[in-house]
Amino acid sequence: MSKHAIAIIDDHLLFAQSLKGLINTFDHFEVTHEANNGQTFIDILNKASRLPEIALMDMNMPIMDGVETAGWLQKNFPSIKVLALSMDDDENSILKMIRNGAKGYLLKDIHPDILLEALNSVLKEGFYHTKRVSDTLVGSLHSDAKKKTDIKLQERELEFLKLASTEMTYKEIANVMSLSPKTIDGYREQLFKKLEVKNRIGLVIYAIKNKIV
Amino acid sequence: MSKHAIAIIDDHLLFAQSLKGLINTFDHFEVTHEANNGQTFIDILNKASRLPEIALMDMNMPIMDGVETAGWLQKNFPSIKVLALSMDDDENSILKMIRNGAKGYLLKDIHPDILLEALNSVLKEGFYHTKRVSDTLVGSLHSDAKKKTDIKLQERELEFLKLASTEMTYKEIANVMSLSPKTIDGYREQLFKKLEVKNRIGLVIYAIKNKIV
DNA sequence: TGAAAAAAGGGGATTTTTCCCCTTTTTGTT
DNA sequence: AACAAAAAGGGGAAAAATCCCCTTTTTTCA
Repeated sequence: MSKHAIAIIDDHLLFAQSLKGLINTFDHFEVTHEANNGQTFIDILNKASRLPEIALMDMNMPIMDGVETAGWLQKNFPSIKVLALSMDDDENSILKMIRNGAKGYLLKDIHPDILLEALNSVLKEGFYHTKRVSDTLVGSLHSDAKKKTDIKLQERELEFLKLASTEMTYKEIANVMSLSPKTIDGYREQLFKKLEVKNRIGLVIYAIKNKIV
Repeated sequence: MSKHAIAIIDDHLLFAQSLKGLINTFDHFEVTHEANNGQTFIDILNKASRLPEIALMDMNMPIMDGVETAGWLQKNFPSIKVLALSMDDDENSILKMIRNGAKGYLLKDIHPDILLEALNSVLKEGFYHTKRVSDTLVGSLHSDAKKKTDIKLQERELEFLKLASTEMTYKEIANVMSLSPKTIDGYREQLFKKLEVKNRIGLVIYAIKNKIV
Protein backbone atom coordinates (compact mmCIF):
# COMPACT_ATOMS: atom_id res chain seq x y z
CA MET A 1 0.00 0.00 0.00
CA SER A 2 1.30 3.42 -0.88
CA LYS A 3 1.75 6.00 1.84
CA HIS A 4 -0.63 8.85 2.49
CA ALA A 5 0.55 12.14 1.02
CA ILE A 6 1.05 15.01 3.44
CA ALA A 7 1.72 18.66 2.68
CA ILE A 8 3.45 21.02 5.10
CA ILE A 9 2.79 24.74 4.77
CA ASP A 10 4.90 26.68 7.25
CA ASP A 11 7.23 29.63 6.93
CA HIS A 12 9.53 28.37 9.66
CA LEU A 13 11.78 26.30 7.48
CA LEU A 14 13.66 24.71 10.34
CA PHE A 15 10.41 23.51 11.84
CA ALA A 16 9.00 22.42 8.50
CA GLN A 17 12.05 20.41 7.59
CA SER A 18 12.28 18.83 11.02
CA LEU A 19 8.62 17.95 10.98
CA LYS A 20 9.03 16.44 7.54
CA GLY A 21 11.68 14.15 8.94
CA LEU A 22 9.41 13.17 11.80
CA ILE A 23 6.41 12.44 9.60
CA ASN A 24 8.51 10.41 7.21
CA THR A 25 9.28 8.07 10.09
CA PHE A 26 5.55 7.37 10.44
CA ASP A 27 4.69 4.10 8.75
CA HIS A 28 1.83 5.17 6.55
CA PHE A 29 2.63 8.78 5.84
CA GLU A 30 5.08 10.72 3.76
CA VAL A 31 5.58 14.41 3.09
CA THR A 32 5.05 15.06 -0.58
CA HIS A 33 4.51 18.82 -0.73
CA GLU A 34 6.17 21.69 1.08
CA ALA A 35 5.52 25.42 0.96
CA ASN A 36 6.57 28.37 3.05
CA ASN A 37 3.30 30.27 2.68
CA GLY A 38 -0.17 29.92 1.22
CA GLN A 39 0.63 31.54 -2.11
CA THR A 40 3.56 29.24 -2.71
CA PHE A 41 1.38 26.27 -1.86
CA ILE A 42 -1.25 27.30 -4.37
CA ASP A 43 1.39 27.63 -7.05
CA ILE A 44 2.69 24.17 -6.23
CA LEU A 45 -0.76 22.61 -6.28
CA ASN A 46 -1.62 24.14 -9.63
CA LYS A 47 1.18 22.28 -11.34
CA ALA A 48 1.26 19.16 -9.20
CA SER A 49 0.60 15.75 -10.65
CA ARG A 50 -0.31 14.32 -7.27
CA LEU A 51 -2.40 16.00 -4.60
CA PRO A 52 -1.79 15.71 -0.85
CA GLU A 53 -4.50 14.09 1.24
CA ILE A 54 -3.78 16.22 4.28
CA ALA A 55 -2.33 19.72 4.52
CA LEU A 56 -0.61 20.65 7.79
CA MET A 57 -1.20 24.37 7.81
CA ASP A 58 0.57 26.97 9.92
CA MET A 59 -1.56 29.95 10.94
CA ASN A 60 0.87 32.85 10.89
CA MET A 61 2.61 33.17 7.59
CA PRO A 62 3.69 36.09 5.43
CA ILE A 63 1.92 36.96 2.16
CA MET A 64 -0.97 34.49 2.61
CA ASP A 65 -1.83 33.16 6.03
CA GLY A 66 -3.39 29.90 7.15
CA VAL A 67 -6.98 31.08 7.36
CA GLU A 68 -6.98 32.55 3.89
CA THR A 69 -5.27 29.52 2.41
CA ALA A 70 -7.70 27.13 4.11
CA GLY A 71 -10.60 29.08 2.61
CA TRP A 72 -9.06 28.90 -0.84
CA LEU A 73 -8.48 25.16 -0.54
CA GLN A 74 -12.08 24.62 0.55
CA LYS A 75 -13.21 26.21 -2.71
CA ASN A 76 -10.64 24.84 -5.11
CA PHE A 77 -9.37 21.56 -3.69
CA PRO A 78 -12.05 20.37 -1.28
CA SER A 79 -10.53 16.89 -1.21
CA ILE A 80 -7.50 18.16 0.68
CA LYS A 81 -8.10 17.97 4.40
CA VAL A 82 -6.59 20.86 6.31
CA LEU A 83 -5.11 20.33 9.76
CA ALA A 84 -4.25 23.65 11.38
CA LEU A 85 -1.00 23.87 13.30
CA SER A 86 -0.80 26.84 15.57
CA MET A 87 1.08 28.22 18.54
CA ASP A 88 -1.79 29.89 20.36
CA ASP A 89 -5.14 28.44 21.26
CA ASP A 90 -6.91 31.73 20.77
CA GLU A 91 -10.65 31.20 20.42
CA ASN A 92 -10.99 33.43 17.41
CA SER A 93 -8.23 31.68 15.52
CA ILE A 94 -9.82 28.31 16.14
CA LEU A 95 -13.22 29.49 14.96
CA LYS A 96 -11.89 31.21 11.87
CA MET A 97 -9.93 28.14 10.88
CA ILE A 98 -12.78 25.69 11.45
CA ARG A 99 -15.18 27.96 9.56
CA ASN A 100 -12.77 27.89 6.66
CA GLY A 101 -13.02 24.15 6.50
CA ALA A 102 -10.17 22.92 8.68
CA LYS A 103 -10.68 19.36 9.90
CA GLY A 104 -8.69 19.93 13.07
CA TYR A 105 -6.64 22.41 15.05
CA LEU A 106 -3.42 21.30 16.73
CA LEU A 107 -1.11 23.21 18.99
CA LYS A 108 2.61 23.07 18.36
CA ASP A 109 3.29 21.93 21.89
CA ILE A 110 1.69 18.52 21.42
CA HIS A 111 3.51 15.21 21.51
CA PRO A 112 4.38 13.67 18.15
CA ASP A 113 2.11 10.74 19.03
CA ILE A 114 -0.84 13.11 19.05
CA LEU A 115 0.08 14.31 15.59
CA LEU A 116 0.06 10.74 14.33
CA GLU A 117 -3.25 10.14 16.05
CA ALA A 118 -4.68 13.27 14.43
CA LEU A 119 -3.46 12.29 10.98
CA ASN A 120 -5.06 8.88 11.30
CA SER A 121 -8.24 10.31 12.68
CA VAL A 122 -8.59 12.83 9.88
CA LEU A 123 -8.25 10.06 7.32
CA LYS A 124 -10.69 7.71 9.02
CA GLU A 125 -13.22 9.96 10.74
CA GLY A 126 -12.73 13.00 8.56
CA PHE A 127 -11.76 15.20 11.49
CA TYR A 128 -9.75 15.42 14.70
CA HIS A 129 -10.92 17.68 17.46
CA THR A 130 -9.22 18.12 20.81
CA LYS A 131 -11.31 18.89 23.85
CA ARG A 132 -10.26 22.50 23.67
CA VAL A 133 -11.52 22.82 20.11
CA SER A 134 -14.79 21.02 20.84
CA ASP A 135 -15.43 23.26 23.82
CA THR A 136 -14.77 26.33 21.74
CA LEU A 137 -17.11 25.12 19.04
CA VAL A 138 -19.88 24.41 21.52
CA GLY A 139 -19.32 27.73 23.23
CA SER A 140 -19.59 29.56 19.95
CA LEU A 141 -23.11 28.28 19.43
CA HIS A 142 -24.39 30.07 22.49
CA SER A 143 -24.01 33.68 23.48
CA ASP A 144 -22.51 36.40 21.40
CA ALA A 145 -19.47 34.61 20.09
CA LYS A 146 -20.84 34.74 16.55
CA LYS A 147 -20.26 38.44 16.07
CA LYS A 148 -16.61 38.41 17.00
CA THR A 149 -15.38 36.74 13.83
CA ASP A 150 -15.61 38.13 10.34
CA ILE A 151 -15.57 41.78 11.26
CA LYS A 152 -14.77 43.53 8.03
CA LEU A 153 -12.84 46.75 8.35
CA GLN A 154 -12.76 49.34 5.59
CA GLU A 155 -9.47 50.50 4.14
CA ARG A 156 -9.71 53.86 5.82
CA GLU A 157 -10.63 52.31 9.15
CA LEU A 158 -7.66 49.99 8.90
CA GLU A 159 -5.35 52.88 8.14
CA PHE A 160 -6.68 54.77 11.12
CA LEU A 161 -6.46 51.72 13.37
CA LYS A 162 -2.81 51.26 12.56
CA LEU A 163 -2.05 54.88 13.35
CA ALA A 164 -4.19 54.78 16.49
CA SER A 165 -1.90 52.00 17.66
CA THR A 166 1.02 54.41 17.82
CA GLU A 167 1.76 57.20 20.25
CA MET A 168 0.37 59.83 17.88
CA THR A 169 -2.46 62.08 18.99
CA TYR A 170 -5.60 62.15 16.90
CA LYS A 171 -4.59 65.56 15.60
CA GLU A 172 -1.34 64.11 14.33
CA ILE A 173 -3.16 61.15 12.82
CA ALA A 174 -5.51 63.55 11.05
CA ASN A 175 -2.51 65.30 9.54
CA VAL A 176 -0.91 62.10 8.37
CA MET A 177 -4.15 60.93 6.79
CA SER A 178 -4.88 64.40 5.41
CA LEU A 179 -8.25 64.55 7.13
CA SER A 180 -10.01 66.81 9.56
CA PRO A 181 -9.72 65.82 13.22
CA LYS A 182 -13.49 65.58 13.16
CA THR A 183 -13.38 62.85 10.58
CA ILE A 184 -10.94 60.99 12.77
CA ASP A 185 -13.49 61.37 15.56
CA GLY A 186 -16.00 59.64 13.36
CA TYR A 187 -13.75 56.71 12.48
CA ARG A 188 -12.89 56.28 16.12
CA GLU A 189 -16.50 56.10 17.29
CA GLN A 190 -17.31 53.78 14.40
CA LEU A 191 -14.55 51.39 15.40
CA PHE A 192 -15.51 51.57 19.08
CA LYS A 193 -18.96 50.27 18.16
CA LYS A 194 -17.77 47.78 15.59
CA LEU A 195 -15.08 46.23 17.75
CA GLU A 196 -17.07 46.59 20.96
CA VAL A 197 -14.36 48.46 22.81
CA LYS A 198 -14.63 51.45 25.10
CA ASN A 199 -11.54 53.45 24.32
CA ARG A 200 -8.33 53.74 22.34
CA ILE A 201 -6.62 51.15 24.53
CA GLY A 202 -9.21 48.66 23.33
CA LEU A 203 -8.38 49.52 19.74
CA VAL A 204 -4.69 48.91 20.31
CA ILE A 205 -5.32 45.57 21.99
CA TYR A 206 -7.62 44.53 19.16
CA ALA A 207 -5.10 45.59 16.53
CA ILE A 208 -2.27 43.68 18.12
CA LYS A 209 -4.32 40.57 18.86
CA ASN A 210 -5.50 40.47 15.27
CA LYS A 211 -2.05 41.12 13.90
CA ILE A 212 -3.10 44.33 12.21
CA VAL A 213 -0.02 46.06 13.55
CA MET B 1 35.13 10.00 18.03
CA SER B 2 32.03 10.48 20.15
CA LYS B 3 29.34 12.88 19.00
CA HIS B 4 28.87 16.35 20.37
CA ALA B 5 26.10 16.57 22.97
CA ILE B 6 23.25 18.96 22.23
CA ALA B 7 20.43 20.06 24.52
CA ILE B 8 17.09 21.34 23.25
CA ILE B 9 15.05 23.62 25.49
CA ASP B 10 11.71 24.42 23.89
CA ASP B 11 8.13 24.24 25.11
CA HIS B 12 6.81 23.31 21.67
CA LEU B 13 7.17 19.59 22.00
CA LEU B 14 6.33 18.86 18.39
CA PHE B 15 9.08 21.19 17.26
CA ALA B 16 11.53 19.94 19.87
CA GLN B 17 11.01 16.31 18.96
CA SER B 18 11.18 16.99 15.25
CA LEU B 19 14.32 19.02 15.66
CA LYS B 20 15.84 16.24 17.70
CA GLY B 21 15.26 13.87 14.84
CA LEU B 22 16.88 16.30 12.44
CA ILE B 23 19.95 16.90 14.59
CA ASN B 24 20.42 13.21 15.17
CA THR B 25 20.87 12.84 11.43
CA PHE B 26 23.87 15.20 11.59
CA ASP B 27 27.07 13.21 11.61
CA HIS B 28 28.81 14.66 14.61
CA PHE B 29 25.91 15.70 16.80
CA GLU B 30 23.33 14.04 18.97
CA VAL B 31 20.61 15.34 21.23
CA THR B 32 21.33 14.25 24.77
CA HIS B 33 19.15 16.56 26.85
CA GLU B 34 15.62 17.84 26.37
CA ALA B 35 13.53 20.22 28.45
CA ASN B 36 10.31 22.12 27.90
CA ASN B 37 11.37 25.21 29.86
CA GLY B 38 14.33 26.68 31.67
CA GLN B 39 13.41 25.37 35.10
CA THR B 40 13.07 21.83 33.83
CA PHE B 41 16.44 22.16 32.13
CA ILE B 42 18.12 23.28 35.35
CA ASP B 43 16.64 20.32 37.19
CA ILE B 44 17.94 17.99 34.51
CA LEU B 45 21.41 19.51 34.55
CA ASN B 46 21.68 19.28 38.32
CA LYS B 47 21.41 15.54 38.23
CA ALA B 48 23.03 14.86 34.88
CA SER B 49 26.15 12.77 34.57
CA ARG B 50 27.02 14.29 31.22
CA LEU B 51 26.73 17.94 30.24
CA PRO B 52 25.68 19.18 26.81
CA GLU B 53 28.20 21.20 24.85
CA ILE B 54 25.58 23.34 23.17
CA ALA B 55 22.11 24.32 24.36
CA LEU B 56 19.57 25.25 21.68
CA MET B 57 17.41 27.63 23.62
CA ASP B 58 13.94 28.86 22.74
CA MET B 59 13.14 32.42 23.80
CA ASN B 60 9.47 32.25 24.72
CA MET B 61 8.76 29.62 27.30
CA PRO B 62 6.49 29.39 30.33
CA ILE B 63 7.83 29.46 33.89
CA MET B 64 11.43 30.35 32.94
CA ASP B 65 12.20 31.91 29.59
CA GLY B 66 15.25 31.77 27.39
CA VAL B 67 16.89 34.98 28.57
CA GLU B 68 16.64 34.08 32.21
CA THR B 69 17.87 30.55 31.59
CA ALA B 70 20.81 31.78 29.53
CA GLY B 71 21.81 34.07 32.39
CA TRP B 72 21.62 31.23 34.87
CA LEU B 73 23.74 29.00 32.65
CA GLN B 74 26.35 31.71 32.25
CA LYS B 75 26.79 31.74 36.04
CA ASN B 76 26.45 28.07 36.82
CA PHE B 77 27.52 26.14 33.74
CA PRO B 78 29.68 28.52 31.71
CA SER B 79 31.01 25.66 29.62
CA ILE B 80 27.61 25.16 27.99
CA LYS B 81 27.34 27.29 24.88
CA VAL B 82 23.89 28.75 24.36
CA LEU B 83 22.46 29.14 20.85
CA ALA B 84 19.23 31.11 20.94
CA LEU B 85 16.41 29.92 18.71
CA SER B 86 13.72 32.50 18.21
CA MET B 87 10.83 33.39 15.98
CA ASP B 88 11.27 37.14 15.88
CA ASP B 89 14.40 39.12 15.15
CA ASP B 90 13.45 41.83 17.56
CA GLU B 91 16.49 43.95 18.40
CA ASN B 92 15.87 43.91 22.12
CA SER B 93 15.56 40.14 22.25
CA ILE B 94 18.84 39.74 20.41
CA LEU B 95 20.63 42.13 22.73
CA LYS B 96 19.21 40.61 25.89
CA MET B 97 20.19 37.15 24.79
CA ILE B 98 23.71 38.07 23.73
CA ARG B 99 24.24 40.00 26.96
CA ASN B 100 23.25 36.91 28.85
CA GLY B 101 26.03 35.00 27.22
CA ALA B 102 24.42 33.45 24.15
CA LYS B 103 26.96 32.49 21.49
CA GLY B 104 24.50 32.98 18.67
CA TYR B 105 20.94 33.88 17.76
CA LEU B 106 19.10 31.90 15.09
CA LEU B 107 15.68 32.44 13.61
CA LYS B 108 13.35 29.49 13.26
CA ASP B 109 12.88 30.15 9.56
CA ILE B 110 16.43 29.19 8.66
CA HIS B 111 17.43 26.22 6.55
CA PRO B 112 18.64 23.14 8.44
CA ASP B 113 22.03 23.56 6.77
CA ILE B 114 22.43 26.88 8.55
CA LEU B 115 21.74 25.20 11.85
CA LEU B 116 24.47 22.69 11.17
CA GLU B 117 26.80 25.48 10.15
CA ALA B 118 25.99 27.33 13.37
CA LEU B 119 26.60 24.29 15.53
CA ASN B 120 29.97 23.71 13.94
CA SER B 121 30.88 27.36 14.16
CA VAL B 122 30.01 27.57 17.85
CA LEU B 123 32.25 24.61 18.56
CA LYS B 124 35.15 25.85 16.49
CA GLU B 125 34.98 29.63 16.72
CA GLY B 126 33.04 29.87 19.94
CA PHE B 127 30.21 31.80 18.33
CA TYR B 128 27.96 32.12 15.29
CA HIS B 129 26.62 35.49 14.31
CA THR B 130 24.40 36.16 11.33
CA LYS B 131 24.65 39.51 9.62
CA ARG B 132 21.48 40.63 11.31
CA VAL B 133 22.92 39.93 14.75
CA SER B 134 26.25 41.56 13.97
CA ASP B 135 24.50 44.65 12.68
CA THR B 136 22.39 44.84 15.80
CA LEU B 137 25.44 44.46 18.00
CA VAL B 138 27.30 47.20 16.17
CA GLY B 139 24.26 49.44 16.23
CA SER B 140 23.90 48.98 19.98
CA LEU B 141 27.35 50.46 20.53
CA HIS B 142 26.32 53.82 19.14
CA SER B 143 23.36 55.94 20.06
CA ASP B 144 20.98 55.30 22.89
CA ALA B 145 20.36 51.61 22.40
CA LYS B 146 22.08 50.81 25.68
CA LYS B 147 19.28 52.08 27.89
CA LYS B 148 16.53 50.07 26.33
CA THR B 149 17.52 46.74 27.84
CA ASP B 150 17.56 45.84 31.49
CA ILE B 151 14.80 48.15 32.58
CA LYS B 152 13.77 46.91 35.98
CA LEU B 153 10.15 47.49 36.89
CA GLN B 154 8.94 47.46 40.48
CA GLU B 155 6.17 45.14 41.56
CA ARG B 156 3.69 47.98 41.89
CA GLU B 157 4.68 49.42 38.53
CA LEU B 158 4.19 46.04 36.92
CA GLU B 159 0.77 45.68 38.49
CA PHE B 160 -0.20 49.09 37.24
CA LEU B 161 1.22 48.42 33.78
CA LYS B 162 -0.90 45.32 33.43
CA LEU B 163 -4.03 47.17 34.41
CA ALA B 164 -3.12 50.14 32.21
CA SER B 165 -3.15 47.67 29.33
CA THR B 166 -6.87 47.12 29.76
CA GLU B 167 -9.80 49.37 28.96
CA MET B 168 -10.06 50.56 32.56
CA THR B 169 -9.78 54.26 33.37
CA TYR B 170 -7.15 55.32 35.86
CA LYS B 171 -9.88 55.85 38.43
CA GLU B 172 -10.96 52.25 38.06
CA ILE B 173 -7.37 51.08 38.23
CA ALA B 174 -6.92 53.07 41.44
CA ASN B 175 -9.91 51.26 42.92
CA VAL B 176 -8.64 47.84 41.92
CA MET B 177 -5.22 48.59 43.38
CA SER B 178 -6.74 50.29 46.42
CA LEU B 179 -4.82 53.47 45.81
CA SER B 180 -5.61 57.11 45.31
CA PRO B 181 -5.94 58.21 41.68
CA LYS B 182 -3.11 60.59 42.45
CA THR B 183 -0.80 57.71 43.23
CA ILE B 184 -1.72 56.17 39.94
CA ASP B 185 -0.78 59.48 38.34
CA GLY B 186 2.63 59.10 39.89
CA TYR B 187 3.20 55.59 38.64
CA ARG B 188 2.10 56.58 35.19
CA GLU B 189 4.52 59.50 34.92
CA GLN B 190 7.27 57.34 36.35
CA LEU B 191 6.71 54.70 33.70
CA PHE B 192 6.47 57.28 30.92
CA LYS B 193 9.98 58.42 31.81
CA LYS B 194 11.38 54.98 32.45
CA LEU B 195 10.05 53.42 29.26
CA GLU B 196 10.50 56.57 27.19
CA VAL B 197 6.94 56.68 25.98
CA LYS B 198 4.64 59.65 25.58
CA ASN B 199 1.26 58.28 26.59
CA ARG B 200 -0.77 55.31 27.68
CA ILE B 201 -0.72 53.82 24.19
CA GLY B 202 3.04 53.61 24.51
CA LEU B 203 2.66 51.72 27.76
CA VAL B 204 0.33 49.19 26.17
CA ILE B 205 2.66 48.64 23.24
CA TYR B 206 5.60 48.19 25.58
CA ALA B 207 3.68 45.76 27.77
CA ILE B 208 2.62 43.63 24.85
CA LYS B 209 5.98 43.71 23.13
CA ASN B 210 7.69 42.64 26.32
CA LYS B 211 5.12 39.97 27.03
CA ILE B 212 4.05 41.55 30.30
CA VAL B 213 0.42 41.10 29.36
C1' DT C 1 -31.19 53.95 -11.46
C1' DG C 2 -31.94 54.54 -6.95
C1' DA C 3 -31.13 53.22 -2.23
C1' DA C 4 -27.43 51.94 0.82
C1' DA C 5 -22.95 52.31 2.34
C1' DA C 6 -18.72 54.74 2.73
C1' DA C 7 -16.09 58.86 3.27
C1' DA C 8 -15.64 63.36 5.06
C1' DG C 9 -16.77 66.97 8.14
C1' DG C 10 -18.94 70.19 12.08
C1' DG C 11 -20.88 72.08 16.98
C1' DG C 12 -20.47 71.63 21.54
C1' DA C 13 -20.04 69.47 26.07
C1' DT C 14 -18.05 66.25 29.40
C1' DT C 15 -14.58 63.22 30.99
C1' DT C 16 -10.06 61.55 31.04
C1' DT C 17 -5.41 62.04 30.47
C1' DT C 18 -1.27 64.37 30.84
C1' DC C 19 1.97 67.21 33.27
C1' DC C 20 3.86 70.28 36.20
C1' DC C 21 4.56 71.51 41.06
C1' DC C 22 4.93 69.47 45.73
C1' DT C 23 4.79 66.29 50.89
C1' DT C 24 4.92 62.21 54.00
C1' DT C 25 5.88 57.53 55.36
C1' DT C 26 7.98 53.21 54.89
C1' DT C 27 11.63 50.17 53.47
C1' DG C 28 16.21 48.81 52.42
C1' DT C 29 21.25 49.32 52.53
C1' DT C 30 25.63 50.68 53.67
C1' DA D 1 22.33 56.15 62.20
C1' DA D 2 21.86 57.99 57.73
C1' DC D 3 20.79 58.19 53.13
C1' DA D 4 18.50 56.47 49.04
C1' DA D 5 14.85 54.44 47.04
C1' DA D 6 10.18 53.07 46.94
C1' DA D 7 5.36 53.75 47.91
C1' DA D 8 1.61 56.77 48.57
C1' DG D 9 -0.67 61.04 48.04
C1' DG D 10 -2.23 66.18 46.74
C1' DG D 11 -3.30 70.95 43.98
C1' DG D 12 -4.15 72.76 39.87
C1' DA D 13 -4.19 73.50 34.90
C1' DA D 14 -3.84 72.40 30.04
C1' DA D 15 -4.42 69.10 26.47
C1' DA D 16 -6.50 65.14 24.60
C1' DA D 17 -10.07 61.93 24.26
C1' DT D 18 -14.78 60.71 24.40
C1' DC D 19 -19.56 61.22 23.05
C1' DC D 20 -23.60 63.04 21.75
C1' DC D 21 -26.01 65.63 18.08
C1' DC D 22 -25.90 66.58 13.04
C1' DT D 23 -24.84 67.48 7.12
C1' DT D 24 -22.85 66.71 2.45
C1' DT D 25 -20.68 64.21 -1.24
C1' DT D 26 -19.09 60.19 -3.51
C1' DT D 27 -19.12 55.09 -4.43
C1' DT D 28 -21.09 50.83 -4.83
C1' DC D 29 -24.24 47.51 -6.01
C1' DA D 30 -28.58 45.03 -6.58
